[in-house]
Amino acid sequence: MSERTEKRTSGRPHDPEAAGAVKAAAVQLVRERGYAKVSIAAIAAQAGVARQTVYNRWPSKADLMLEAVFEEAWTLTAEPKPEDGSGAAAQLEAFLVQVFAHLTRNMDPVRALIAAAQEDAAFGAVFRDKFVAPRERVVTALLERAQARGELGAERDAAMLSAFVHGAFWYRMLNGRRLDAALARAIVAEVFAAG
Amino acid sequence: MSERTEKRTSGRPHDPEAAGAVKAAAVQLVRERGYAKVSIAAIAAQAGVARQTVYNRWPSKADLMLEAVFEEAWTLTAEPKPEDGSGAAAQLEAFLVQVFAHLTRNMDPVRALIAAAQEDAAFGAVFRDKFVAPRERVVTALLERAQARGELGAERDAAMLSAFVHGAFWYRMLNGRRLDAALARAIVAEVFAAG
DNA sequence: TACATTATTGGACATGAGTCTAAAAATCAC
DNA sequence: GTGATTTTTAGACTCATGTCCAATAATGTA
Repeated sequence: MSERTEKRTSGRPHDPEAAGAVKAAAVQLVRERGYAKVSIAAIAAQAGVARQTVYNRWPSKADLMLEAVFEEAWTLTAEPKPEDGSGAAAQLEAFLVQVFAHLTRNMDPVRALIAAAQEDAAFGAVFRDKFVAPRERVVTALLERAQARGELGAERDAAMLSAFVHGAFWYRMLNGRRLDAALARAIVAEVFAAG
Repeated sequence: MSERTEKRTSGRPHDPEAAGAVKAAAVQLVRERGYAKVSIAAIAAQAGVARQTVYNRWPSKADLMLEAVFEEAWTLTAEPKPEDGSGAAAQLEAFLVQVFAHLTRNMDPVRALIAAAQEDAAFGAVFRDKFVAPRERVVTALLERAQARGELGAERDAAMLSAFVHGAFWYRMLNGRRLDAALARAIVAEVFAAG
């Protein structure tokens, strides 16, 4: 949206191309070799930049990868519109299918970032803020709309059900199972089983 | 159960105290400092053993910790008995309360091992075999008994619901939230909401 | 132009996981 | 006892993350 709002008093400015080059190198290398086999040194070399320059901008490999691989690509364009005519179950299934497709394409870095969030509390907070919470809110909001329209019992706990939904595919993914359309269907079926 | 069944032809035998000393040292140090701050070198030193001796028995720090922290302590004594007179909902809640208590006491190493399972496929397979699958089966079996007794709709997908249950607390745990009795109650309430 | 400020660079540094090797030690078979 | 076998030990080694530092480069201001 807005340009930098920080006051630049003086001093050498950031190399305007460095951040983009580093992110591009990170994306390319992670696709080629997988998260674990990409070192910061290799990314810096590929980007034509000193290793320290990477650390100037990102506190850790995980922070860099989160921004490089996800913030650009996975905008929440898949977010279901409240009034698109279809039922909540169909909306949820469509949303999950899109999420699964994206997760499947980026399975290796996603799993690595969830791992990093366990091992590094500072990154964990960033990860939840930028990645987990927004996606959880989409599903919670969808379920609350479903309750408002009577498609889901008003006595159900939408937040808990949202945790069921996310938990179900996290659990599957973190245990090395596939995320496919059949899983999306099964999740939706159980969430709405009670009507 | 049985003693070593391997044929010992000749050669120096394993130090009979080494494995126990290493596991004890691992448990003690992980409780004192947390998983991330315990090095294999420190464990070996504490156990009075060479570092290589640790690697002779366990392929990685994660494998050692899994065995040291969990295999002894967390036997499935909490497994609900099929015929204890109480309903399936109460059984599930009681089981979850026990599981949560144990996870809470070992939150740091559990999260670290789940992380390690993402980063190391070989350990991931071991972790699922020894840790994840047995606990998943307990809940699935409980839900299937509930269906057989008519306490849960026969059309429900017990395996999917079991993934909901485990996924819900994995998701909570991996996002740094507490696992408490209220969560156990909420999970059970939603699983059985449809009757 | 000179100065203060900040970024970049290249390298050293600390630490930890995991591998490898060579020598010493403990066992069995002969 | 001698030899084959296997474990233990100590230490070197590779590679990674992340920190630290000093020299240099690029900017705004006086």
